[in-house]
Parts: sequence; C-alpha cells; structure tokens
Amino acid sequence: MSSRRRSADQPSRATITDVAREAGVHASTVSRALNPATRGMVTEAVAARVAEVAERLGWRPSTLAAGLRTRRSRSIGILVPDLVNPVFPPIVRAAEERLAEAGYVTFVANTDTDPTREAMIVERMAAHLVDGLMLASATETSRALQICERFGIPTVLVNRRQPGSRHGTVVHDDLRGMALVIAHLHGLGHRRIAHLAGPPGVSTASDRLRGFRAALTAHGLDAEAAPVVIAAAYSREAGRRAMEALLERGGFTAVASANDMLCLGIYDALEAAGLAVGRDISVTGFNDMPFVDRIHPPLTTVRIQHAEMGRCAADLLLAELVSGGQGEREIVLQPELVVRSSTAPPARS
Amino acid sequence: MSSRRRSADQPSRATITDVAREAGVHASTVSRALNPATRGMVTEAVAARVAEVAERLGWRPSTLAAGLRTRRSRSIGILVPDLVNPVFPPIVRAAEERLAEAGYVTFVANTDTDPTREAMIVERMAAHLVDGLMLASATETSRALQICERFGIPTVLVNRRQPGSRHGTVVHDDLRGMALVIAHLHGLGHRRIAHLAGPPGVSTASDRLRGFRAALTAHGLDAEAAPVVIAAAYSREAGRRAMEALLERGGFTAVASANDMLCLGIYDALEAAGLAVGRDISVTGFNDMPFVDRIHPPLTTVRIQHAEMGRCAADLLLAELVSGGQGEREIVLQPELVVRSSTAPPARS
DNA sequence: TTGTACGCGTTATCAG
DNA sequence: CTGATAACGCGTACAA
Repeated sequence: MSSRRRSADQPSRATITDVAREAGVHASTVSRALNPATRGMVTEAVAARVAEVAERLGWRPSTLAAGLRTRRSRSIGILVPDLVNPVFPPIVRAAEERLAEAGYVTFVANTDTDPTREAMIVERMAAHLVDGLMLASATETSRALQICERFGIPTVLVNRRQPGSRHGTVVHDDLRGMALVIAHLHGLGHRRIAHLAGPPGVSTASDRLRGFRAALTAHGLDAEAAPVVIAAAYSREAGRRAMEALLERGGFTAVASANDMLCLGIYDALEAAGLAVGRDISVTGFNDMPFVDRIHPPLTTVRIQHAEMGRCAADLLLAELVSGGQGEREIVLQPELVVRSSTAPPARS
Repeated sequence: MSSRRRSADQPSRATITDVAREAGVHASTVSRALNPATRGMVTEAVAARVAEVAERLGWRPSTLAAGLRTRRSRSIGILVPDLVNPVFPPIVRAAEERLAEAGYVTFVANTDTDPTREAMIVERMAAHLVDGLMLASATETSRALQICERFGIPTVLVNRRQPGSRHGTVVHDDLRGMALVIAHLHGLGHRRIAHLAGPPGVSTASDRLRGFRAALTAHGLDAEAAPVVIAAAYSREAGRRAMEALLERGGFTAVASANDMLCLGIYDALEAAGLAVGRDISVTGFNDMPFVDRIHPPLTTVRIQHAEMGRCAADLLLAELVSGGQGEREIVLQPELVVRSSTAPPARS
C-alpha cells in the first residue's frame, strides 16, 4: 500500500491548535499573538510564550487555511509569453525582488502568446487566490483581462499595453524609440528602410510599426512605400522567415526590426543569403536584450529599462493592493539608442 | 472606505453549495459528480444535471479549499538559481509542459544561489502545499533538501546532483563532456590548457573540474600544473574577473570554461586585453545555451539536452507522485561536443 | 485581554 | 447511489 508520506510517518507540521495546547491558551489567542497585525491585542507575556512555543514546534502559517478565510494568499502571479525570450527574465526578477520585499511570493508561468492558455492560467492563478496579477503577456484582445476583472483581481500590464484598458501599465515610449532608430539610419544616409514587424495583436509590435511610419514621414520619406513584413512571433525562427520574405521583395538598404529576438533570425537569413550585416544591410533591434552586445556584429538597438519596468510594475501593483484600486496609471519609460556595429552607411552599389 | 472589490460588488464565484441548491441535490453529491475520480459513484442523470448547473453558474473548484482537506494542490514548484541565465528557461519550459499535461500548474522562483533564500522559498512553497518540487538550484550543501524531506515533499533534482542524495536526479555526464573538450583541444595541438571553474558547492562546477583534471591526465598532461581559477558565480561578470586573474597568471593557450555564461566574461576580458578569441587563445564553453552560436566568434561548447532534461525530471517527479516515493533514480544524459570558431590550433609565438 | 463560536469550500466517512 | 456530518487550519465578530 502506498501510504502518503506526508500524513503517516512524517511529523505532520504543527497547527495553531498544537501551539495553543502547548502554550496553555486558546487557539484564537495564538492566532492573535502570531499575527503581527493583531499582536497588540495580547499581553506581552502571552505573546512571548506563544512565540516561543510556536518556534519550538516549528509552526508555520498555512497560507491555504488563512486564504480560505481572508481570500488572500500573499502571492502574485506573473504571466510572460515565453521565458526563453531573454527580455523577460530581467523584468520578472526585478518585479519578484520588489514584491518579495513586500512579503509576496511570485509564481511565474508561460502563456506562449496563446489566449486560451493564458485564460486557463489566469483561472488557475485565481483558484490559488493570487492577490494580484502581472501580465507581460497581454495581447490587444486578451480575454485574460476580463477574467481578472470578473474575479476582481488587481492586475497590471508590463511591457504591453491594452488600448482603452483601465489597468495600471508600464511600457516604454516605443514611438520615440523608433524615431531614434530612424533618425540614426537617416543620419547614416539610408533612405530606403524596411521594417520587420512583430506579431499581430501585440502592442509593442503595433506601436513600433506606427512609430516606424511616423518617423519615416517626419524625415520626408514615403511611409506607404516602405517594405514591411510581419513576423509570426517574436522568435528567432519567425525572424528568419520574415527576413527571407523581405529579401525576396528587396528595395531597402536597412531594416529596422521590432525586437532583438527577430534580429537573430535576420542575421541567420542574411548569412544564408551571403550578405554581411552592417556592410551590405544595416540592421537595428529593439530591447537591448542580454548578450546582443556580443553577437556578431554587435547589434545597434534601442535599450529599454528592463529592471526598472519590473520594479515600477511591482510598485503599481502593490499600491493597488493597499489602496484598493487606485493604481490605474500608465507609466511610460524612456528608451535610449545604443549604437553598435550592425549599422553603417548604405553600400554604394 | 476601501471595500475589497472581491467581496462586495463582485458576484463572488459560485461554490459547490450554490450548485447543490440549484441542482436540488446535496453538496457531497455535487462534489462526487464534478470530481472525475468519483464520478462513477453517481447516477449518469445526476452527474449530467450537476455538470450543467455548474457550467451555468460558472463554478470553478477552489484549489485551496480542496487542498485544505486533501493536502494536495495539483501544483509543482520549480526552483532555479537565476532565470536570467539562459540555460534554465528551456529546462523549465519543457518541464512545465510535461507537468501541465498531467494537470499540474508550476510555480517558478529564483534562489540566487542563496541557501537562506532557497530555504525560505521551499517553506513558502510547502505552505502553498505544492505536491512536488523540482530543484535546479540545489547546492551540495543545500538545507532545502532536508526541509523537503521533513515536509515529505517529493523532490527531484535537475542539472544538479547532490552526492549521496536519495532523490531522483537528472544530470549530464559532465566528466565525459569535459573529456570531449580536452580531446578536441589536445587534437588541435594545445598542451597548456587552463580551466575556469564554476562556483564552489555547485555540482556541475566540481564535476567539470574533476573531468578536466581526469581528461588532462588521460592525455598525459600534468593535471596538477594546469592553471585553474574559480569563478565566484555562473555570471558574465564573475567570468570576466576570473579570466583577468587567469591572464595575470598566464601559461596557457586554451581555456576550458565550466559554462557558457562565464565565456561571455572571458570574451570581455580577452577583448580588453587585446587578445583574439580563437587565434590567440582558444575558448570552450559548456551547455550550448541559446545564442552562443551567434556570438563572435561562435562558441565551441558542449551541448546538453535542455528540454530533455526538463521532461525527464518532470516524468521522474510524476512517477514519484503516483507511486509514492519510488523514483529514486539518477538519469544521466549524454552531452555532445559542438565545434565552432572559438577554438583553433595554438598560436606559434 | 481572552475565550467562544462560526465560517471559508471542499472532501472523507458514515449511515441510510 | 445519496444525504448528513465532521473535519481541514485559520481568522474574526462577539461575548465574557
């Protein structure tokens, strides 16, 4: 017979009742003595004795049992599209750190940019009574946000906007980021610039596309005529395929990509086509994700504030958790152009 | 007044009692009808009616309430040292996928290779009644494993061994991996090979160091005389500092690194010293983490099976969850050498 | 200041 | 096959 280890031979963890019996007081008193918020309601001496017994018995509060009553769990869910994309880990880490300081644990999950999966995860998180949710995965049509609202779970968006949403949001000024890119390329002499756009429904993709077109116009270039190909996902493979399509079409000396991950695929496609990044075709990225300074040639890209984004989002969420729903602000961080060697004046040919 | 949204105006989610009332049966019957495992104990007709009502009322099981009784939560905790290290996300993703198929949610957390933090997280996970734990963070002296045993939580180790541990473990044959590296370097003509070792207490670090020495000896080289510097962490920065120390010491034409992350720092240090990777000093990594094929020069490294490791660990854990503690196996996967351009015959000088 | 009594949503164990 | 009842561990009005 397979007896559950936890129940049988193992010394099942001490409960508040055990502590009460041992300390010679009532369970409620123990609860009050051990809860920082209610400690004042109890005698100094009793509090000390209870604390001592609890310590000795190795008592740990059961988040579950507490949550059953309070409907809170001191935990926060963080949803990202794909942890394998190096943009997200730094954001998550920074948020996690800030939330931990405030006493919250964080649970991270991948959504694969799949709305169904995203909705399922939100439901599961809700079932675990997360106190708040941080979505780095929100698409412009995410059902997830409605679910959050239905359950009344405070939610903030990170690195993704949802137009018209009332949720706290932390993003970057992508239009300005693209303007920096185009100004740089224009300054190098490029006049025929292509855009490798991100997947549909993702706000960074559409914002950067808009920024691309606006910046071209601002420089007196024909935004309508500029080659644009949309990548199926923010992945290396999708970037390669999109770049192949762009190459077939031709008619450009530089390509401004919606994101660094795509650039890896762009490099792959250009290498396969026998073209040199920088010399033959200039390439720019977006995000300045880790390690792109070490790829060859080092990528000119737009730096976003990964850690700051995570911290701001955490603060926004924490504010909302205490104030009960005021944090409906949008924080827009400023990006910065980092010039490396993937951009150069256009080839003569 | 700040009324908690969840309680007041929001339609608090339907409970099993609501469904029971609506369906005209007892709550226990609802429980049985909706639980796949106990559905057989109930009439087909009743089951159907209950299911219909539950659907209509939007009933969702409360993991917490259920866990309070069953002491299970259908969730698994995954602990990694640092999600920013690209080795881990693919492992986590693969494990997550396999576990999700089996109906488990996964919670990921970073430990920062800090035993105290690791212990705290394990406790919190235990408080959330995770059914199992996957540790990619275990150091050779981790207290975390004892905590797991005390709580009776099934635990497996991934990408880390703990000597003498009885836990299921999935690792690679690091000794063989190092042997492949040294054979490759030796074949190129290198005779003075240095090792940039990983941090103390980490099994991959000590295994690879042992493998390094054993392989040197096997090739008739003096293992004792070989320069070895220990990096403070598996990070780019620590790699740079360790490499600087190694350069001061000198006396080598190639350096075998314990891991790819360190190689980024090695590249930084060599660049700062005006040395060319490959031509002046050959460099090898370990892990074949994403993107190292695109750094300059592309890194010769040992490929490990990231996804397979995650899947195996998940299977091991699942087996243990159903059988109740048999999975005390150690799975050793085989690594593979990937030769790129960071290695070349030693410079003449 | 402390104890009593009850509820949170579900499952296990009996009876019927 | 179904209903009643008692847990699970904790928080919290209310009473003492």
